[in-house]
Amino acid sequence: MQAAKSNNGKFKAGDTAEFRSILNSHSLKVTKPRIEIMKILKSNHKPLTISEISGKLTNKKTDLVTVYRTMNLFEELGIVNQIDFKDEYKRYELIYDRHHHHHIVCRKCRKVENVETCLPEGFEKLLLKTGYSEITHSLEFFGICGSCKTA
Amino acid sequence: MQAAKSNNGKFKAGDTAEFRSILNSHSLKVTKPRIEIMKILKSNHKPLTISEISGKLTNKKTDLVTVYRTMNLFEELGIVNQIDFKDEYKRYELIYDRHHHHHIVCRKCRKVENVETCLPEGFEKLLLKTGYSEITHSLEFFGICGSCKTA
DNA sequence: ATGGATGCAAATGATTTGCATGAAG
DNA sequence: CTTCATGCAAATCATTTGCATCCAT
Repeated sequence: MQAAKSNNGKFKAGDTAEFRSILNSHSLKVTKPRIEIMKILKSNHKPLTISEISGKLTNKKTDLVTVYRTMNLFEELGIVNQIDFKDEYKRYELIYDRHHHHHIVCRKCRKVENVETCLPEGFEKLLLKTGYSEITHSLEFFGICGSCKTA
Repeated sequence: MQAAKSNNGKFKAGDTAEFRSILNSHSLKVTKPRIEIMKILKSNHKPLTISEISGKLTNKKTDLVTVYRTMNLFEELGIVNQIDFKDEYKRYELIYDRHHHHHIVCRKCRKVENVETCLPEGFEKLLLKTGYSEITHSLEFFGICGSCKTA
C-alpha cells in the first residue's frame, strides 16, 4: 500500500459517496468491514483505540487483523487521523467529521473531552519559512479534571 | 513506582545536583546507568527512541530493560517528556534542557527540526474554564521538507 | 547492612505477515 | 473472472515482569 494522501479535505463522514470515491480512485474495494468501521468512527465523536473499534463491531466475524489493516489504510488515505494520548494505545478519529478540533485528557481518570480552540490563524504559515510544505499539526492537552482534583 | 511528578520546573539538564536531589527526594538512587542516560539525553537536542538511547550507551553492559525502566521513571519524575511522531516509536526528550519548544517532522524522510514558536500566552488559561488544572500540552508539526519536495 | 537497581531469561501484548479462501468490481 | 480483501494461524517486535545478585546510601 503506497497510496499517497489523496483526500483533499473533501471527505465528510457518513458521506458514503465520498468514501466510496476515495476507495475507488485507488482501486480499493468498498467492503462490509470497511463500511462498518467507518460508521463506528462516524458515530463516536472521540478517538477510538483498535480494540474499542473491534468491540463495537456488530459483525462478530470481522477479525481484529482486519481492523488493524483497515485503520492503517484509512490513515494512508487521509480518512482518519492517528492521535496519541501518551498511553499504550494508538487512537483514530475521522478527519472532517466535525470541524478541526483537539482534545484534553485527564491524566488521572483518562477521560477525554473535545477542545474547540485551535492554533491562531497563520500559525502554520509561520512555519513555511522553514521550507516545509503541506504542514499539519497535532495538538493535545493534558490536565487533571474537576472530579479527579476534588477526589 | 508511584511517585507523583515532583519536578517543579527547576531541573536544568546537566545540573547534576538538581538531578541527584530529584532522585534523593524519592529515595531513589543515583546510579551509573541513570547518570549516563541523563547525559545522553542532555547532549542530544532532539527526542530519542529507546533503542537510540540504548545504542549510544558506552557501558555496553547496560541492559535494554534498564533503559525502559529508566525512561519510565524519568517520565514519572518529570525529568523527561514523552513525544509522539506518529510512527512506531516513543521518543523522550529532557524537559527544561532548553526552553519549551516543539518539533516539525518530515513525513517522508522523518527528519526532525526544532520549532521555537509555541502557543500564544494565555492559550492554556482559556482551558481552565473546562475545570481542568495542571494543564500541559503536546504540539508537533508534520510536513514535507525542502529536500523531499524537490526530490 | 539494607533497600533499591540491575541483568538476564522468560512472559506478555500489540501489531504484522503468509497464505488459502471469499467477495467486490 | 480477476483482483483485492478477509480470516485464521503463526510470526514478530516492543515492552514488561520475576528473580537472584549487585550496588548506592
